[in-house]
Formats: sequence, C-alpha cells, structure tokens
Amino acid sequence: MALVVDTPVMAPMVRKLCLWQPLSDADKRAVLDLPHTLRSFDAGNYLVEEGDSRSDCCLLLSGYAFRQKVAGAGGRQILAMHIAGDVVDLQNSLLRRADHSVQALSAVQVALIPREAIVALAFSRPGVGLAMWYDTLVDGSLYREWMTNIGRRDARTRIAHLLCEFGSRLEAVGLGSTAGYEMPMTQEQIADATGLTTVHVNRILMGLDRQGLTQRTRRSVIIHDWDRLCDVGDFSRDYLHLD
Amino acid sequence: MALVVDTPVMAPMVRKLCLWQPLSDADKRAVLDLPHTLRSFDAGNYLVEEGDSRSDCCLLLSGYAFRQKVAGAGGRQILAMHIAGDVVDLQNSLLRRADHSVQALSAVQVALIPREAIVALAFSRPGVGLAMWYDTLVDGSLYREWMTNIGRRDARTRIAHLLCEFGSRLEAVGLGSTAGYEMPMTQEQIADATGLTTVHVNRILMGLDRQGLTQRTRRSVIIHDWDRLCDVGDFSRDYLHLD
DNA sequence: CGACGTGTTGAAGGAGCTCAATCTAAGTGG
DNA sequence: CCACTTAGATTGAGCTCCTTCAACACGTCG
Repeated sequence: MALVVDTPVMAPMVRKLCLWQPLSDADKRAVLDLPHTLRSFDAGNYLVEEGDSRSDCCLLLSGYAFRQKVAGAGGRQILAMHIAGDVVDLQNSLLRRADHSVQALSAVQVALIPREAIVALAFSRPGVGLAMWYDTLVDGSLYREWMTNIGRRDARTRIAHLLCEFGSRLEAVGLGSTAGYEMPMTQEQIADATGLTTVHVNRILMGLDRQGLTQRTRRSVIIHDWDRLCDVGDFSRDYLHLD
Repeated sequence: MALVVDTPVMAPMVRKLCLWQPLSDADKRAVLDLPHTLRSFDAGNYLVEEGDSRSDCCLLLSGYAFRQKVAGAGGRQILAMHIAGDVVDLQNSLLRRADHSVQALSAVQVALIPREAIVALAFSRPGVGLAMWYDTLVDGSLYREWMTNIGRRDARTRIAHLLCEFGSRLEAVGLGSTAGYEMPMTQEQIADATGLTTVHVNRILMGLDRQGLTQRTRRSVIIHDWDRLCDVGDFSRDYLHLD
C-alpha cells in the first residue's frame, strides 16, 4: 500500500485541533504520527453501537456520520452530526461503555486510533491534550444548543437552525458554503434530529422553499438569503466556537 | 479564620473525581491543595453569565445550581442541574467565552479555582487529568440523555425521567434516596428543563400523585414505587456512569 | 419493469399550549 | 401575632401546532 507523504492521513485531525488551540510543529508531528488503521463503512453501518466497549476512537476522514439514542417508545433521537475531520469517539472509547451509537450516514472512511495512544499523547503533550479537551467541550456546547433548539423553538425555527449549523460547519471545512451545500440527511433524519415527524418536516421545508428562503433539490440546498435564514433559525454561530 | 483540617473544603471534588477514576493518595492530596477562594451566592444569582469570560471555574460545595440558555423567542431552556460536589464550569472557563449561563437555584457556596491551576494539575498528574476529562465526558452523556428526553418522550415520561435522575444523583451524594428527596426546583423550572409549560407540568405532576406513584409536598417528593417510576420515565441509570 | 426508499399531500385528532382566574403557603413588616 | 404581600401551585376553557394514518408520486437501481 502506497503511503502518500504529502497529505498525511491524520492531517484533518491536526486541522481540527488547531481550531481550538494553536499547536507547535512538534505537537503536529506527534498527532500525525498517531498509530491508526484505516477502515471503511457503508451508509447505515454502525461505527459504534450502544453497549459496546470500544478500545479505539475514530477520526472521520470522509463522509458523514451521526450519533443517536433510542427512547423506550421506539423513537430515535439524533444527537449530533459529524463531518470529515471530526474526532468521533472520545466519548465512547474513554468511558467504559458506549451509552449511544454512532452510525454512518454516507459511505465513510475512518482512521481508528487506539485509546491508549490518544491518552498517552494527551498527557505527554499538554498542547495536544488541551486541544482534545477543548474538542470535547465544544461537543458539549453543540449538545446544549441542540437541546435548546428542540426544547424551546418551534418547528420552522428548529429546521432553519439546523440548516444554518450545517452551512456554517461545512463552510469551515470547505465542503460547502452559506450559499448552499450537499445535504446528506433525509427528511426522516432531519425529523429525528429536531424532535419532529417526517411529515411535518416536509411541510416546513416546502414552506421555506415557497417563501424563497431556500431551494432544495433531492440532496442539496441552495440558500438564497443567508442572513434571513439565520434570523428565521434564531441562529448565531457563537456556540460553534469556530472563531 | 479557622481551618478545619479534618474535612477539607475540596474533599467533594476528590470524591467526585474518584467516581470516574481511582486516584492515588498523592493525586488526592494535589486536588485538596488546589488554590481556591470561597464564595456564596443567593438563590437566583448568576455564577456565570452568557458572554462572560471567566478565568476560574467553580466547585459547588453546597446548594443547587443549573445551566440555562435563552432562545430568541424568549423561552429559556434549562440544560443541566448541578448538586454539591459538581465541578460546574470547566466548560465556560476553558473555552474563551461562556455560551450559556449558570444560575444558583438555592443559596450556594462555591470554591472558585483558577483556570491555570486546574490545567496545570491536569497535565502534571495524568490521573487527575483523566478524571477531569471523564467528568466533562459524563456531562456530555447527561446532555445527550436530556436531548433524547425532550425530543422523543411525551410529557409524563419526561417528568418521571427527571424525577428519577434527580433521585439517583442525590442518592449518590447522600442528599436523598430513591424513596424520596427534597425537590429544589419549582414547577416552572421543571417545565424549562423538560421543554414544557408550567401549566402542563402541574397537571402531569398531579397525575403522578393521583396514580400513587409519588406524593409531593411543597418542596419534596416521596416516591412510593421507584421501579414503576423508572418504568414510566423510561429511565435507566447507565448514562449517569455512576458505577 | 418492478420494487424500494424517499418525498409529498390530505384529512382528522390530540397532546400540549395560552390566557386568565383562583388558591395556598410562607414570608414580612408593623 | 396578625394583616398584607408575593411567589408558586392549581384549575378551566378554548385553541393550535404538530401528529397520525393513509395514500400517492417520484426517481433510482437491481
């Protein structure tokens, strides 16, 4: 297998961590040298299943994945979306037992990194460790915003908010822009992420289109008026801690 | 001011961290020696306000506090409850700027610990650092459960779930039991924590009483049948990571 | 082509909301 | 110790946003 030297596999992780905390060259090198094995998953497959005790955590190299939890009555809640560059499972690999599952939304490629290597690196290089700690704190910030979204906003606002978050995050990694992007989620998944039903999501999305805010095709969104959409979605990017 | 040697101020933090990760005696000592200043807040006062950039994080020594975020339309979402022993603000002190606020629910006493001391300790003593990292991960686990609660369970289930979580957590720190406890929240706060309205919370609570599951007085709950309440609340304590 | 996953639409019903009034307990000040 | 105040709990009536159920449309893929 050929090693492509100029674009190392672990580069997305370096880029992500640098968002939270500038890293020294030695720190970057250490992250790039993290031991890992590559792995692919088809859409729909589980990267982690509730109850698993995983000994490695995965860095998402390409594609989309999401976290989910199922409630007793059968409903499923989507808890977070993950895009290329995200370190997906500190949570489930550091804690002994996965309290939720992570599923591939599209075909994904991941790098599996042994838990011990992560921990060792975090404590031998405080710069890296702090960046990783920040990363888990920012995850928490997104959870809090989602909770607010689901608990205290009406359907239209919730969905607009989700579209805005996606736009901002995809833009940050160069996979889209505030003018539009590939939308990887189905309406059912949007429903499960916002605490709504598929039918209602559909009606709201059609409404946004009709009102000239967005223009959807099967798997993409064009956003005609970003500022207005942010307004409708009660969206402010602060909680993403991107800047 | 007399120093009480046999029950050090920082003891609750040691107890909490040991839940996640056994600490060596030297580690414990180091936590106990963390520099700090004591401070009291009256009920309703803010420990942290959205937008603040705090340079210290607080350990809750007594009383109750909660995190909250306000949505554009004016609704407030309560994001988490904190009880004695909780380290309340790694999130807001490590990240540059608070993305939500923390408010005292009752009169509280806190120990303010400088951010730098926390970080220095975390990286000089990996045992402690790992325990603190776990702590932020467990916070995340609670957020995920709450999101599921709000997004995918009906009102009765949500409220029963909240009562169960409280019972389990209070029991873990010896402030109550699964047979009952002092309930510090008003019905308005329960509403804001569960994404409901005060009126509806009231009706559901009365229902639980009428059905013989609970028996409330002004500020306490007696739980007649814990197992059944857990059932109604779709509650399983796994996500608390207490054992 | 047929079948399946996804999106779209209609009609009817209900869980939870809103508004507004009343009740209760626990202060608080005189 | 009592009148007064106030925060919180309780109740009723009407309404609405969202759900449920069920059918149909569309496009993609074997």
